[in-house]
Parts: sequence; C-alpha cells; structure tokens
Amino acid sequence: MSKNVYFCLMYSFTEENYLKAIYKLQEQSDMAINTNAIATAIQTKAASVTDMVKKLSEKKLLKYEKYKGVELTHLGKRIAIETVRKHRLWETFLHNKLNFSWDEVHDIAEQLEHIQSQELIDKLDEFLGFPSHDPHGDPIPGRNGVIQQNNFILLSELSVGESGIISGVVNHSNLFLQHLEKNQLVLGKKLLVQEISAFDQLVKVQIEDKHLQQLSNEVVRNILVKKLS
Amino acid sequence: MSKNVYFCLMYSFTEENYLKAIYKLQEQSDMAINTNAIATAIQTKAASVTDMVKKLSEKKLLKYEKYKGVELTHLGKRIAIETVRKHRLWETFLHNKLNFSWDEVHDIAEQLEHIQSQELIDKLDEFLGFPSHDPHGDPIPGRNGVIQQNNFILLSELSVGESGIISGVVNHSNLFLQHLEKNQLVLGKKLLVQEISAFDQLVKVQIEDKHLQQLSNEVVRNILVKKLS
DNA sequence: AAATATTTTTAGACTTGTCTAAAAATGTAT
DNA sequence: ATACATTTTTAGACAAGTCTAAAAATATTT
Ligand SMILES: [Mn+2]
Ligand SMILES: [Mn+2]
Ligand SMILES: [Mn+2]
Ligand SMILES: [Mn+2]
Repeated sequence: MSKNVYFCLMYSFTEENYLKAIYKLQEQSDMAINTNAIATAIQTKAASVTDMVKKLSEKKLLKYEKYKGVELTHLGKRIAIETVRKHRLWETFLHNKLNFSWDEVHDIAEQLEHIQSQELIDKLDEFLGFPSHDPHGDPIPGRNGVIQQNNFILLSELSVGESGIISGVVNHSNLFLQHLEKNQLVLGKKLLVQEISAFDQLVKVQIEDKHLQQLSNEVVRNILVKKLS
Repeated sequence: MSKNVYFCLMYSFTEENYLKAIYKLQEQSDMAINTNAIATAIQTKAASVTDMVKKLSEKKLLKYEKYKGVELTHLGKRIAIETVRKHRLWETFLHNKLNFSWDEVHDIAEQLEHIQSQELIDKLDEFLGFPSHDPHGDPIPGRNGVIQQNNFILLSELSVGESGIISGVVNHSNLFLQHLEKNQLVLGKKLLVQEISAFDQLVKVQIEDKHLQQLSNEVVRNILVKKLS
C-alpha cells in the first residue's frame, strides 16, 4: 500500500491492531505492557513487537523504553479507542441488521474496523440508533472517545435470592458464546439465584420466572449481570 | 499481512484490484490488455504491473505472454466479478441504508469490497432485498457470477418525441454525478426529448411531465436511459 | 530497410511487516 | 555473588508490493 492518500492522518491496519491490543492489555493490568504480552495478544513474535513498538514510538503513539515495556500516549489511546468504537459498531450492525449470531460477529468486525471513513462510522452509528452496547454487552465508545463504564457484576457475585439481568460476558470465546446461546442465556434475560451448592458451587438459577437451570462455576464467573435492586 | 488464515483460497487486496481493473478493461476493449493500460487504470507504474501480472499468471488467474498483454482466465474473471459484486452491493448499502449520495459511495466501497466473508455478502444481499442494480445503475452480479446485461441506451440516442427513464451513467466521476444530482437528473426520472438544436446539439428535455431543461451534448452522451415503448 | 519512437521488461533498490537465531539485559535461585 | 532462566533486543533474511533508470522488444516513420 502506502499509496492510498487520505485527507487526514492515517494508520495502517497493523498499527491499529497493535494499538488496540496494547490498549486492552493496559485496561487489564494498569502497568507498563511488556513485549511478550503484546506478542501473545497479537499472535506474533517478540522480535516483531520490538520492531513495531519502535515505529509507533517514533510516531508518538506510545512511550517506549528498552526493556521497560510500553505505554500508550494520549494520541495512541485515542486511536485505539476509535478502533474499538468501529469494531463494536460493526459487530452491532452484523448482529442487529444482518442477523449474525453473537459468536460470528467478531472475526468479520476485525476486518471492518479498519475501513477508513469518519463519515461512514457516523452514519452507521446513526443507522443503528446510536447503540450504547455491542452484542456482547461491551460499551461502545462515543465519537468523543468517552466510554460509558458498565457497573455490571459477575453472576457469581450474586447471593441466593438476588436477581439480575444478563448484560455481558467476560469470556468472549466462540465456544462459550455458543454454549450460552444454546442454553438461552442471552443478553437481557432475567435470572434469579435460587441455590448455590456448598459442595460443587453449582448455581441453580431461575430464568425469566420460568424454568430452572444449573450453571457451572466456569459459567457464572464469565457472565456479567446488572443487579436488580 | 500474509498472516490471516481463511478457510478458503484468498486473494490479497492488491490482487483483487488488479483483477478488477483488468476485467473492466477487457469488457471495454475485447483485445488482450496491455501493461500500460493496466498501469493507468490502477494508478501505478508499468514496471509494477509487469511484476504483478507474472504473479497472477503463476496463480492461474490470467494468461500472460511477454510483450503480448494479458487475458483473464476463467478463475481470474470469476474473482474479478465477485469483487465487482461486493463493490456494488456495498455501494447500494451505503446509498440505500446510510443515505450517502451516489457520488460518495464509490471510494468507501473500494475499501469494503475487500472484506473477506462469503456469508457477509450473502446476508448483505438479502438485507438489501437482492438488488439488481447499484446506485449508478450498474448491474449487480449474482452469487453465481452471472451479470444481467442492461439494454439501456444513451440519452443522446433518443430522437425528438421519444422518452426514457434515467437508468445509469457512463461517466462515473464525482463531478458529473454531483452535476446530475443538482439538476435532479437522478435514476428513475422520466424524460421526454422535446427538441435537439441543429446548431449546438443542446437537447431540450421535459422532466417528469414538469419543467424543461437544456442538456449539453456532454451530459446526454453520459446518461443511460431505458427507452419507453 | 533504417532510423526513430513507444512500450515493455529487467535490474536493483526501498518500505512495511514478518521471521529465526544469536546476543544482551534482566530476574531468580542457590 | 554466582549460576541459571527468562525476557528482550539485535542482526540478518524474507515476502509483497512499489519505484526509478536502463535495456530490450515492438511499432511507426521516413
Ligand atoms: Mn469483538
Ligand atoms: Mn464485542
Ligand atoms: Mn463504484
Ligand atoms: Mn457503482
């Protein structure tokens, strides 16, 4: 490439992916992000990461000190968040308009998020009715880069007798998403915790005032709920 | 790149662009396509074209003989048509759903046409109601690669007293499209040729049984109409 | 047919992004 | 403090795609 000329400053497919990965790691760990973590996240080798972070550093997208890891600059964070915004808006489009299931949208959105057009994203946002969350319950950053933080809690944190509405997932793997869908554990469903087994931690929940279901520890630790009063 | 693994055979952004450009040249001229023509179409240099056609030739996407120009193979043509299909479906989406005007859609579709997902295109097609034509009146190839050929004629070919419906454009430049839009000469409008000046070839047309407009030779030679009876 | 002009190809270099293997730095255990 | 282990960086190479300048082939004039 290096050919396509745009009116505004542009970052490559690859640069955006690095920034997004570093941003997500930064959200989790809060410390400087080390080379290996980035390599793992982006499925590449440490040597490649070193090369790339040098370039991103020269472009003022992150601060890099040899052997000390990296930290996004304000600009780098801004680009990362814009990419997340595009990703989640496209996921919402794919799910809400094209009827893809929530486990199918991510891979396609990984491609769509790199389409360069501010106007496209604005119009897509409007077309979707300015959604606040993507199909996995993750908040969609605003045009201004502000992310409305969820106050969801883990389903595993609910006590017996408490109820909540399924509002997100921690694990985003296709396997987990398909499992939830198969068991009708989709966004918006209301759950009431009826019993938590002292022996094996199995959680018995009542779904939407109807049937009961036993949920494994693995499942309840990966579902986010909005607690009801 | 070279990283993204897909389930089916994949062609790069660049390869698709070459195939599409060669396909369009082939449609026009019907002879073997020469290096310079491709270079001009794709806005690159002849030397780059030579390199690329060698690669495409090795991949059996076209037949290439030194100094003799190139010709797409069946496979190459198939990929080119698939890319055109994607391009025109995305243009239709941008126009019909996101309210982009017909002069804004092309550049964004140039990016979107390279998104890799057969299922995405199928679902987009369905979402759009299986459109037969894009916002410029160009036919959208079917899944099977068949293109329904238009039997439109140039507005300049209509005689005095004949009428037609605006159905496409020859010139796709933004300037021309904007000009037409400004003068309400959009797809679907019915025109009646009232007078053709013997002196300067200006064509006086009546638009939708209402107001009259004088159209330059340059304009009438670039509008396609479906002739009425 | 020879001279001239144009087109196409080659040769060699550059950029972006990747890799492996080796070297250097940092961290941990004894 | 020394040895061992891990992480990170460097060095050098590769692939895709592009470029310029020069050489080779083809086309057009005279
Ligand atoms: Mn996703
Ligand atoms: Mn998501
Ligand atoms: Mn177009
Ligand atoms: Mn079009």
